[in-house]
Amino acid sequence: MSSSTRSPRSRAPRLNAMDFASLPHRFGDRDQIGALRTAEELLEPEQSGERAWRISGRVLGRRGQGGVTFIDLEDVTGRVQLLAELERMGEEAYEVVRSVSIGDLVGVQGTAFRTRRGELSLQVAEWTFLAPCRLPFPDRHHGLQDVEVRHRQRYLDLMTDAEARERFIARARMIASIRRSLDEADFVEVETPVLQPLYGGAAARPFITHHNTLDRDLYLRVATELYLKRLVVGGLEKVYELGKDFRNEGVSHKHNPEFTMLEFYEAYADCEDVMGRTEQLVVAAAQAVCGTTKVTIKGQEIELAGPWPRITLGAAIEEKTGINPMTLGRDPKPLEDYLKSQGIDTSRDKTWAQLVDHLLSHYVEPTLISPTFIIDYPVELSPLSRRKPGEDGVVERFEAFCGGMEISNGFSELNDPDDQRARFEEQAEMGRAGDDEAHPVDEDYVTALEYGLPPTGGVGLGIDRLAMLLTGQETIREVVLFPAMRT
RNA sequence: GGGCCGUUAGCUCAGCUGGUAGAGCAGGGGACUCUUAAUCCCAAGGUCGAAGGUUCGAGCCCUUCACGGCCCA
Repeated sequence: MSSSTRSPRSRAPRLNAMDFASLPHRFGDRDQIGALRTAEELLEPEQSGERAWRISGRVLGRRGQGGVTFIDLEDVTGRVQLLAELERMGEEAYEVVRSVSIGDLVGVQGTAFRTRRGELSLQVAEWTFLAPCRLPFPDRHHGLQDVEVRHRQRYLDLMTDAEARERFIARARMIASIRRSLDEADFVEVETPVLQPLYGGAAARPFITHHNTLDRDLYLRVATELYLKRLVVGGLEKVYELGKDFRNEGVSHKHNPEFTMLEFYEAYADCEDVMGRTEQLVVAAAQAVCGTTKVTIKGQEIELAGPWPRITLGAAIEEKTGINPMTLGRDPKPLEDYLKSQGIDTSRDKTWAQLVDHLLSHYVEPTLISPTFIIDYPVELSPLSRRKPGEDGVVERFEAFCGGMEISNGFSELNDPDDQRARFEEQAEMGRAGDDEAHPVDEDYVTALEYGLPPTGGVGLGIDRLAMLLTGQETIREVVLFPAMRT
């Protein structure tokens, strides 16, 4: 990385001599700049407001004109110009204000005033220096262009780019909306272990860590699924968890090794029910963040309001490749031949299921820009899903795709302990065949099923990816505050 | 993991065919009583990502490495 802030050149002597202990510890009774702007909007040029305002924030601009100095002050709600006048303040106070540096944090009291040129301003009556900015500030006009610095020193990005701030505030509103939707539907929010003796609930490689006192390795969870369903067995009936999962895999525009996932489980419901609830959650979140259900992704305006079209996995792959893997038995040969004929490396696809997954992610996923449910997955790809009656080898499962990404995955939960044990064994076999994302056997989970899991529907929803959709971003790093970087 | 591109002042960027480093902004000093990227004057600011190599001479050419970006897997 560039040695951006490593060798600060000294700034004004006043800053080097500054005694932090003498600076105020608080600046109370603050007004928000946004509120000031709204309340004083109707002021005419050269007219003063009635009330005193008390605002604070960061200095982002300064224009001097002899006996008048203009300063741009910004807080999280907005920006306003400060007007300091030698004639009104006296020389001593005026010089203090005039010596402020870009980046400094200050508190100001005064009345609103609209300048001759029509700019709403705060006429400075009292000035409190709160904290210095000791390092040179990023370029005011171009902003911070270096993507690496924006991510490693996100505070600089947030300081200089109001859009970046708004994006993360939008993400927070989205998450609040999701919680509100589930809470209003009588779901219980729970917290399950991040450190797990055995990982499960998703096809993924885990991070491994070590507990010193217990002297044993533990896994960081790849999903919350198996714990949440244990809670449904316990009678909590409708549960959800919103938190970080960890997958020891590559980093890309849609993958961060730690990411935020929502999972919810609803007893006495099935795949159909949770598909509907997924649509509703997304629509409510879009309304909360954007005020509309139309968003623009990759230059296309898309409609998020349901019902989302549904297409079976076999038909979706057939539409793009001419091959329907679900009608060819479980023969990997035609799938492998097709991929190879297209010049695609299949050396890491050890099993029929991996080949199907490869076809889906390569030919289907990138084309699904508007929200779409892919349904009717093969049982080999779905070790925790309930079988679909009347269709051999197929389960009641969906994945929702949008913006060319998987955003959600849900199903009718498998509650037959014997079948579950057999699926785990089959996964173990696939693991031995070279699938390093295969599930490990979780006997304790099977035991929970032996006590009786009601018919249940459940869903995982990728929060970062939904945030990408609702904020119009094409990389996950722009919706994660501190994305994974090489150190 | 592979391919391509990038890394020069605190920030944003120039830098020709190889001849020893430039601007704007920020920061420092000064002028200026309604500015909006204010303007004007002065001074200061560099291990050119790192290490090797070629050369009389390397920011520039070659090799390796680090970090980042984009694409592919």
